[in-house]
Amino acid sequence: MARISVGTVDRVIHNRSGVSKKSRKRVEDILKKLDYQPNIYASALASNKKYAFACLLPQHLDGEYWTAVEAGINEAVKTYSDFNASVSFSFYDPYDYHSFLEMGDKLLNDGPVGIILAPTTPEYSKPFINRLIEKAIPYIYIDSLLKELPPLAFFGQNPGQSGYFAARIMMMMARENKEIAIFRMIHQGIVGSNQQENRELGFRQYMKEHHPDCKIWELDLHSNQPDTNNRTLDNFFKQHPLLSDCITFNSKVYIMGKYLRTHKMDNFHLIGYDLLKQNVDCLKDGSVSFLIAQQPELQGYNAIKALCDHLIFKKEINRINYMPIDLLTKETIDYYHNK
Amino acid sequence: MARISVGTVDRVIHNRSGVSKKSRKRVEDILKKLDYQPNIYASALASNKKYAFACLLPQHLDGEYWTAVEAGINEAVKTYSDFNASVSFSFYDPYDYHSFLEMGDKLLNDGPVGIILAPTTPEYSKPFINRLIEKAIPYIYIDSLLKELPPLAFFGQNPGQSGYFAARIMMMMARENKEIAIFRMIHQGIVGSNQQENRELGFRQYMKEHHPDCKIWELDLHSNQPDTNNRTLDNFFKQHPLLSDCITFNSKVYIMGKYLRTHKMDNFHLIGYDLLKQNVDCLKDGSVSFLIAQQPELQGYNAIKALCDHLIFKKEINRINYMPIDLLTKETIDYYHNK
DNA sequence: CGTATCTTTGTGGTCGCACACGATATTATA
DNA sequence: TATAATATCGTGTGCGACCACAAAGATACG
Repeated sequence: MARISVGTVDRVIHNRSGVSKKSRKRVEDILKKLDYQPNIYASALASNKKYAFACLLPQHLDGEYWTAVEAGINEAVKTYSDFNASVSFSFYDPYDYHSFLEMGDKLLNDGPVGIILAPTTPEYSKPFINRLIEKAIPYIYIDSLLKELPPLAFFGQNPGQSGYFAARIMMMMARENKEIAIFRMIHQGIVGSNQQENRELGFRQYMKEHHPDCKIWELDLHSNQPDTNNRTLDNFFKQHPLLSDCITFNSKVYIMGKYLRTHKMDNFHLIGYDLLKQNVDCLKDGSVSFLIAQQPELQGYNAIKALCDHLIFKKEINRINYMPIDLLTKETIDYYHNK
Repeated sequence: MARISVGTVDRVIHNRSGVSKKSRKRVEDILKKLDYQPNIYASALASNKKYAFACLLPQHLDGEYWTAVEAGINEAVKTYSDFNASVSFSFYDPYDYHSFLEMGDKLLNDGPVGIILAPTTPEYSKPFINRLIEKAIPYIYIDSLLKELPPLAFFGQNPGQSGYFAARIMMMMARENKEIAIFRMIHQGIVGSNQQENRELGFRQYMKEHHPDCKIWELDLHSNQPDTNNRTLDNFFKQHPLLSDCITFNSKVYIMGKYLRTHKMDNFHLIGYDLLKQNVDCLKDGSVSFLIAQQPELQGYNAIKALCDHLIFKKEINRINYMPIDLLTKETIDYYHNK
């Protein structure tokens, strides 16, 4: 239509040099008139590039929260495998800040073209992120967002808002009760996750606004000391016989659920986070009333998708993507999709 | 590897005739050993077939429930446009059973290769479905499922379960109250949707199991008579001054919400279905406490996806796909995705 | 005007696959 | 054994894009 060869059209489409102004204009006009959309599949076929991504997550046992994120990432890589997308995983110790840097450094040796990471604290993330910026490697945050080091995209829940919401649901159940409790999970004195703390902040915000006179007890449990925990809990409940509503902001509510079950504390209301298999079991047997979910599989999936959209399909992508705050119960859990 | 040309390999892959048993076996073995996965994009590129789908939905005004389904379908067609997928819509009058058949007939003239429909009653759907079976055109149900006329796939919520769940949430709010109310929306004496009735059945099931002594009032409103409705409501609330918890199983809870707002009935709890803009407004201003959603966009999207998976990519697809039962509140609505 | 240099354009091979058509091998029949 | 019929196989072209390289046109300079 523009009376020139496909080569020239190609140069215009890819904004390459070596085209006269006249020809360029002519081609651009026609492109616009036709609303030309390149066939991304043919394009990927022809360009035949490799896209090796890297992913840096906290170490975890099978079945814990991060397993779901991994699954979503693998799923996405599979769907994009025809575009030559691949991913390699590295894991850092969330309770040892140096580990993050070390694994980050190592991962760069493979020359990845895009990175997905669950960042640790801003101070310790910064040197690594700076190297990525230097090398112009796009990176995506999962789970928690460092606003001061803006990524290509972020996928995760708004922790404050989810805590705020959790408080409302809790108080619907608590009715006239004037005391509730928060259980924390710590490891060698370190919380190890920003999310937990921010959820609690949102929770307390709601309580201050709507139930300022409700007493909020707190109890710290230790992630790897079941026996101590049991004794701690025995003591705690002896001291608070009227308590019947508790929440925990980490993903291990099943520890509490099992305790309630073995002690036959049936009229207890428990709210927790994330759909670990053991949590879901508690939900189904009634020891946990509500679980709040955040679609970790989708977070992982969307992270890969965002990298592909950016690098392969040259699409605009949203920077901040808060995941839905999903409330699950015994009645709805069977219909919930993970992706 | 099998010492034969690509032509023969091609014949094996597509299960076409004209290959000796020996060669076929050899190729199949190698294919399996390599875990060969065809590049579906290259495949679609080369085959260059057209896929025209048709979609048959109830008539509706802009902004009503079905608009969202349409949006999801259009979105999906766009993502599959490089595979030459397209769709055309037809609409039937849900209060006139003959309309369904008539529009169904008309739509077949274009020779669609796949159909998406929101079925009406089994009796009236059957003749149309039979024609589809005759012509071997795959069809997908959206919203409601006719088990006796099994489709290629179904996408929709389990209405009974969602009603059952709604009852639990309602009674969490109702606390010690001993009476609640159900509002129905009818049109010329016809309910026009199976979903509404089945949700109510599930709701009553829960009430029977958990609150057998709770009184359930009922009130029928008419979809196109606002003045009559207002008078009906005035009367109703005069007769039931203690009532403070209501539910409606159709998507027009905003009618109730607006009534409550204009009458300053603040301590009222209202539960409704679907995220129409007006419903969401009520949720945000507090006149509606909870909305139950079912991701209509995703239903539409997945319907197209299922047809493409089946016809283009020859993938196995799930027949029965219940959508999640999502509970939304003022606190979580802003984080909810529609697709 | 001839040559060198730079700008602009065209050509042809490629990606992984589908498919039509023609070629060769094998078997059946006279 | 020659020929026909059938079974099996190979080749070439095209899908829509990418891109390296070569060719042609334009401009500058001596």
